[in-house]
Amino acid sequence: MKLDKLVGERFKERPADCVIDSHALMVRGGYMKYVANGIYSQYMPLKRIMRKIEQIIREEMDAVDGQEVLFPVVLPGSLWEESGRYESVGSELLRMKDRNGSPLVLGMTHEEAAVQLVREYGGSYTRYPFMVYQIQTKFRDEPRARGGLIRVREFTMKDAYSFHTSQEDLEAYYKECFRAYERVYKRAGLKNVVAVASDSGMMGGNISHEFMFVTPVGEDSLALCPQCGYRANMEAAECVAPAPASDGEKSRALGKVPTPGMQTIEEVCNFLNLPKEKSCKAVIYQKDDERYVVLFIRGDLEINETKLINFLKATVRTAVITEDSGLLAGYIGPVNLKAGCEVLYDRSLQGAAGLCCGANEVNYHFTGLNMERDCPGAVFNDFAKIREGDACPQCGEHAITLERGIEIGNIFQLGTKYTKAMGMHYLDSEGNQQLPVMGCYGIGVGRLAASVCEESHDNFGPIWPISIAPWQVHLCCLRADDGEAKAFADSLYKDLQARGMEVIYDDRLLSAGVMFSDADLLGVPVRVVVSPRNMKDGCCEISTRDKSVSMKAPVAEAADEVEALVKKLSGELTI
RNA sequence: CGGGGUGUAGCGUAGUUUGGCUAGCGCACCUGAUUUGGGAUCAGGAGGUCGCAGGUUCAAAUCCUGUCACCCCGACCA
Repeated sequence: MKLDKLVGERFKERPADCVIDSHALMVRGGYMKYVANGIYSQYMPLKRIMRKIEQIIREEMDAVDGQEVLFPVVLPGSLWEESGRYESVGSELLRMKDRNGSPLVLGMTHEEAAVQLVREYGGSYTRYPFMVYQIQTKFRDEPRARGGLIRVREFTMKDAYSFHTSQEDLEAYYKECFRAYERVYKRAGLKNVVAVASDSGMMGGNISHEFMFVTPVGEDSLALCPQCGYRANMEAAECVAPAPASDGEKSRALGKVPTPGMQTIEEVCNFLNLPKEKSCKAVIYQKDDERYVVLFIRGDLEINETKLINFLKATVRTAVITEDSGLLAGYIGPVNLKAGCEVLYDRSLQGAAGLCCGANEVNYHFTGLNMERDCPGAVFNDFAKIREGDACPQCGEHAITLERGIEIGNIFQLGTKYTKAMGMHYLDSEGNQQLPVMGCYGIGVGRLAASVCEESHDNFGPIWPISIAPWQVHLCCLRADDGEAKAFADSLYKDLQARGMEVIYDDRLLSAGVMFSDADLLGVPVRVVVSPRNMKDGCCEISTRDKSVSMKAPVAEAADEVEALVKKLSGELTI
């Protein structure tokens, strides 16, 4: 490829709307162009990067016996009605109608399509297990796109669906996919990846993992234990909040104290001279049908709303407390709570005593609350948000650290949710009808590309790993009006290509600064500079984008040296 | 959907408070000359319904009303 024919412009100034580096560099470098909120076109360099990532994924999916298929982008609404998701999924599923008024949806995930594809084929146990996957455009009408390719509405995704005759078989295959994912990230040159236990969200199912690229610009919070290796999305992280109560606290009587005008935990605890850990806080939510849910939790902890929603199996929002609700905002406590609403207790209160809490009476709180004694029959569940420094839920010893991460892949054990809903069965060896169990496995291709850029760049541009770089070699000919230099550069270009290397060739008659800046923005790992100055010494310069290699090679050996360097860099990313 | 902010040429911006604009500047683009190892210099040139629609006014980028889009924080997110 000749650079002077490459469509797309590179420019010096950082676009004002770009907040994260990878976004800014990929716009500045002529990789992509904004079309609409969360929708981008890709220029050739990005398209090539995408294609290489896709190929790595394809090879690794094939290696675990995946079969590449292709599902439609536009699916009939009726298929989504079969699984129940036509109604259950929110407005991120883009719904539309065709000319006959029939409902259609734009595919945002393809469990339904996968079941539909293999429903008949999978009628006999002899055909299991199998996995189908596709690499294709998805559309999700995200409420808020951000960060360039990090969070978009239209994106390329690899999604895979496996079918099994037993949970054990699924679990064994799940582990294989886990390892395949690790290989994909390693080959793509992304280093800082961790797999975390995750919340399964709308996909349903039980066990799932998210592969997270750890970066300060990530949008998810991760809870990591530096000692035992516990890793979880904060949404799913169990919170261990021991609340040991001394005998003295347990024997203290429940007493009502006046707390005029004090409605917050801070005010009440300050007034009573108690630490926030010695308070019982009420947090009020409302379900879609307006019914109230009162959740009691230790005063120093926050609610993890994902846990709450999973527990209730219903969405909730922060409540608007009306006068006729029977709830007295600021004075709500577990004792003498009259309102007929659902009451939940966080595990942090289990066995606690000597607490203060609202007295369900304006301007009064209780002290000496003993959960066991005063709230008989309370059931405790985990609703609290894990905090930096909390004890690890797994080893119980070491302090949890919180990091930010970008989800670049996930794997789910789906179970029979879709096969059951959509009536997919097989006959086992004894002729009994059974439900296949499913797994699904996704990787966002563009997000992975952006993550690599985010991890590997400098002030001048991306530093692409050779496995996914748009080209392997960037050949610059300075002073292309010099006959000798131009002739050698031309011949080297042909020679490198003939040896099977991917070369971008810049022979524009421009100042060196412009050429080097463009080369930096394209981030090609191996750079060759041919110039009259070097030609005088009979050599050319060979260097790497990350500056780890910088050498001069005699013109006669240039092609050999470049080839060796390309092989060496490629070898470092081969498994 | 809530809070905050911004819309001026492909990109980055000045001007908006206090109406006087025929809208200025840098990069990029075109022509010519001189240059050529880290985003050159000089000269000339093209490119704008100042987000959109109403309104006020002799006069609107500027004031008013409405609307749309985008960005940030939050909510949401296989």
